[in-house]
Amino acid sequence: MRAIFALVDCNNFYASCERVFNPKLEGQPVVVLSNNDGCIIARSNEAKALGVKMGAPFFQVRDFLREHAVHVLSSNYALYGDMSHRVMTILHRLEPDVEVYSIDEAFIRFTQARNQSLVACAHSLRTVVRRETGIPVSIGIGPTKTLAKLANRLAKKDASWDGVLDISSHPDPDSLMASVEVGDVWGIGHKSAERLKASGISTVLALKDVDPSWMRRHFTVTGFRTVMELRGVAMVPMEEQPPDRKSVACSRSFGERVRSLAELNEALSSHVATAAQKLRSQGLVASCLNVFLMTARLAGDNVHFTDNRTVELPEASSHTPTLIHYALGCLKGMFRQGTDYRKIGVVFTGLVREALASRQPTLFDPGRSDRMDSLMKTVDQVNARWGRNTLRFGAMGFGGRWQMKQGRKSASFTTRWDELPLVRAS
DNA sequence: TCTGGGGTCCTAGGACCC
DNA sequence: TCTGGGGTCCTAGGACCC
Repeated sequence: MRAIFALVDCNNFYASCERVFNPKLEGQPVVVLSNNDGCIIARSNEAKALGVKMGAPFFQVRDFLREHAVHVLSSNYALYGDMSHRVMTILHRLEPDVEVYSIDEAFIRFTQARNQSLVACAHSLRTVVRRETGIPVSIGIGPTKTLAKLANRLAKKDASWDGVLDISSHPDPDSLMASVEVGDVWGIGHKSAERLKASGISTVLALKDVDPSWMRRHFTVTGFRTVMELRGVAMVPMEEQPPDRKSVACSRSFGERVRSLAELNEALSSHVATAAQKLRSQGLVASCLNVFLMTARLAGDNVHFTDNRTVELPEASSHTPTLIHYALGCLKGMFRQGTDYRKIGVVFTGLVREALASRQPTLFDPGRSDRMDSLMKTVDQVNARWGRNTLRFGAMGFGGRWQMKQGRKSASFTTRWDELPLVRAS
């Protein structure tokens, strides 16, 4: 049997997560804001129907949202991450070949013969996920990942499919492709869509029928792959064991403008601590560290000035105090008095598996790195049990103007004991 | 006043080498 | 005034994804 791909995609994921713990939001327009309550990053169907645009700056649509009684929430990534994990666990339980593609999407490869149709299998997956998590999903099926993505999009848009569409069993796939804009294909972004349209290619069907070598010439190998995938030739394989990350980063815009080195130090230390924890959770150590700094928009100018410094560490590490030390060194070299800053961040690169990293015992204190390891392990365990930042490093401070604005956040229902939802029987 | 954050891949161009 | 061919490595920037 030829491999068939399915894409399972959670509907309006962030809005759906909020609804699971706040059923009053059911049937209501809901939007979720980016960090710092900056712009809109998720919308319920009702909000989409009102014409609320993805990525719209919140301050521009605030009045409109109020007039239409739209529920506005700050993002709650602890909740979404945990709900995502629950959904993915179910998929892994029910299917052998699963690739978690993003926080709300997974590819499944159907290879074995089944006594049910694939569409029937997909419907039962959908039912189980809904019953056990409360999250609605749509499933698209096709001979390539790109076609599965397309099928998913169609399944979501047209309620008559009841959440599942197998594009290869459709009597007229060309008519489906003709109904979708070229920019809606996986891999064709804003810029490429514009250029394709300028060449008279405006639908998915037209893109499928483009000469692949022309595509290769004008849109590089990625464009070529997309055309082949639309023709049913699989060029993007499953990745069930995701390769190790090549970089790990943490950055945030400030809640308010920041001018003092002391505050920058605190913010940067916090971001380093977050990113270092991410390194440890994946068993990685970094050999290189980059700090970047972004100024506020200059008056009458639309560009942000950014500066960055990179330092190579003498020894690859995931030890928070060590990494904070080097990061603060980079910052000190960049800081300019009298400048309004808006964002700071850290990027770790040159990542290697901790087990493979060569450890040079320090001549005068050979047990030092072992002690650092067990300290970090303890910190991680305490924070996992009692909540983020229960144990923290002095350099991180206790929050100031640099902390982001999140005025409308729901509780961490599933990840903090003190925020568990209460159920009262009467 | 107010527009997120974290990733990956690809290409062009420069430096360098033989 | 002329000025090869081929290779590697690195970086910056662009484009894309969610």
